Amino acid sequence: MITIKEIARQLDMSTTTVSNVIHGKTKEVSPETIERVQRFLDQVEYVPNMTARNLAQNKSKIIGAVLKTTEDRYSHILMDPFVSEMLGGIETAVREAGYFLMLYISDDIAEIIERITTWNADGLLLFWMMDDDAARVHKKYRKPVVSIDTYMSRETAEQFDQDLLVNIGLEDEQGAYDATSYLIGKGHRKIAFLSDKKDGVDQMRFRGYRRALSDAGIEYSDRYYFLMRSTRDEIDESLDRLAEKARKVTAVVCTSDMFAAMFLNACIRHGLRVPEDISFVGFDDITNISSRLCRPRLTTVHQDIGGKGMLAANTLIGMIQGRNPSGSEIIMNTRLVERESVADRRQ
Amino acid sequence: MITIKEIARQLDMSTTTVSNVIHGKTKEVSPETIERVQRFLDQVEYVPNMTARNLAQNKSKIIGAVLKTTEDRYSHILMDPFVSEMLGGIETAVREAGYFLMLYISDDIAEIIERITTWNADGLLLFWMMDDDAARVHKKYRKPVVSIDTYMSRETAEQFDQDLLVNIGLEDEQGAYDATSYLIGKGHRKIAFLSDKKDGVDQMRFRGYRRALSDAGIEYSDRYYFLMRSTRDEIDESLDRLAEKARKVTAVVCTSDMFAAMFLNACIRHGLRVPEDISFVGFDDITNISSRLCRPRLTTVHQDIGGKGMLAANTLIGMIQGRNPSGSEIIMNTRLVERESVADRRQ
DNA sequence: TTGAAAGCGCTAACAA
DNA sequence: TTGTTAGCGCTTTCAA
Repeated sequence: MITIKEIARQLDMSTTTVSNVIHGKTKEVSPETIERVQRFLDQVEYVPNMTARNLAQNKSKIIGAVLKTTEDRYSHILMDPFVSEMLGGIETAVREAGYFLMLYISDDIAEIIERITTWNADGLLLFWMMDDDAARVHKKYRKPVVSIDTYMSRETAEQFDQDLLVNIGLEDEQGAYDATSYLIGKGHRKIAFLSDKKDGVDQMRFRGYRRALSDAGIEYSDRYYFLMRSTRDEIDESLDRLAEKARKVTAVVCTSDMFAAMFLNACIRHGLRVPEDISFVGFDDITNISSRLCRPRLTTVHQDIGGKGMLAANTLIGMIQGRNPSGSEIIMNTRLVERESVADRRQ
Repeated sequence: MITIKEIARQLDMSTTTVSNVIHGKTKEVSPETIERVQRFLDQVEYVPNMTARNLAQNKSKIIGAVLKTTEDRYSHILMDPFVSEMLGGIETAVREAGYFLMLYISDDIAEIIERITTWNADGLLLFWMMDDDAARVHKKYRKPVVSIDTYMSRETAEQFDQDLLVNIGLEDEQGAYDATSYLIGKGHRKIAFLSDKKDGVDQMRFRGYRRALSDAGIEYSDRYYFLMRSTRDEIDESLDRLAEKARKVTAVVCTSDMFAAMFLNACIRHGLRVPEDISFVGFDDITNISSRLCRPRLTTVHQDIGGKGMLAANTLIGMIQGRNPSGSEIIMNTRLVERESVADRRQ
């Protein structure tokens, strides 16, 4: 790989001049010189050495995607279709902006922080992070951060320097409210709620579900909380166990399309008909699942996952480049899309 | 972030000494000094600056995962569940070995090469790459490369320096042969082959399918090649169109679980019963799809995707660290797993 | 056993 | 308009 120094030597000029035309700082360079350098650059197909450039400029061009996992995840987090779609959007945006994506995945926040700092990442994308982890990151890392689907406490959020943190979220509560109300409108009264966690996003969706129930004067019972176990060893058994409980209910709102489609299958295997005996509403609208892998097609709460990823990345890059974020939070919409997994129970 | 220089100053010693104990080159350092430095290092939670270290050592600790896409892909390549699972395995292995994963995704091989060289990646993982692209990479990049599921021509492969290239593959031909033979054994005679491409892996699988047919004395007709269009705009329409042709056939072997499950649904929507009217065999055995999202559960050709990814990464890292690869090719096994999507047609 | 100093490739302040 | 040079943080050779 040819260096600037070598180019300068061959062209018999200084490295400064070469460097200047590389960076388009050509106000003070004569046209002929520009031309000469440019031609040579093209000819030798010069590619800058990122490492050297970064060291000199104390930056890295790296955007870190931080995924803190739990030890007992049912499979690698990259296999979660929601994560895949989000990362797809992020990767596209990051690449198009001339940055590079580095994944920081671990169940150990200290390890993640070490990897972030050792690379001097220019900015961070934090996925649904818990308060204490966010605080630990912030303690060591004072650069732009965009959190995604994160419900941070006011106290933690306030620790962050103003306009160094923005959160991109979803109207989770409202989305679940709409889904549940939709079911109620179709005549359902015994409606279960399925999730595999009880915090963050799931908690907010649960709230929306509860509110819809309560607004319709329907009493909630803990028996309607279908908490599934999603680790590799337990998922199938858990789905089967819940499928038995499903007979007590006419509908279930699920916190993901993936779980909805899996649970739907488990129910059918247990002799229930969908949607005649039991209706399903999913969440996220992962098209491949909700409309191509699930049968019947899944009625679900749509969100623009890829768009959210791109927005998060672009917002972060804007902050890195010194543009002030337009606010500390962006909440994206949901929209219920009706397909075939809900029965009308009104006579 | 504290630097070695600053540490040396505070401890009143040279940077060399500090650097030496950081790297465990302690043969020539007194125990007291080691102790003193170590304690200080822990206390200030020193994290090395990768950029500086890499510049000094002319390396990067970066493993590049190269995914050359085609412009008209139906969605971001990270959303392909096969890719997700593979990258999951790779990410784990790379991280555990103390390396960092960087994704080089683009439909433009020149752009990919530029990104690789600008970062001075220590090694490359090439996914199902075409001959000419592989050749172009090799022309600019002379470091360890592990290709995955790549059928490189002898000429191209020979251009690579010995023990700088190893391929990790699958017995694609045999896997498809087994799947097809299994169907034949169950009394099927009119068997279609479904894929969305005709090169590389798909080509080999097609060969296995053909060979099984021919070994059983069954004549092949081009009408049995179900070539689907998988771009976002065309996939559903294509699936529907093929579902009509499906009536002419009693079984179909598919080159992925994803397509199998989608096509299976399309067929059912078109009034066919599975497996009574039409049987399916998938490929890859993505558990979430084959056994949790697909109904009936999918009989499929199993391969250990995550294991393949880890093997590829570990092989590459071995090469980077100077260990000679044990061979230029590793072919992994397949195994047919019987589930519920194939009917027995023998009386 | 420890330290001085050059050098990795590039940028940028400053001088000419 | 162009060039000199210091310096980014770290490694490593060589000398002390």
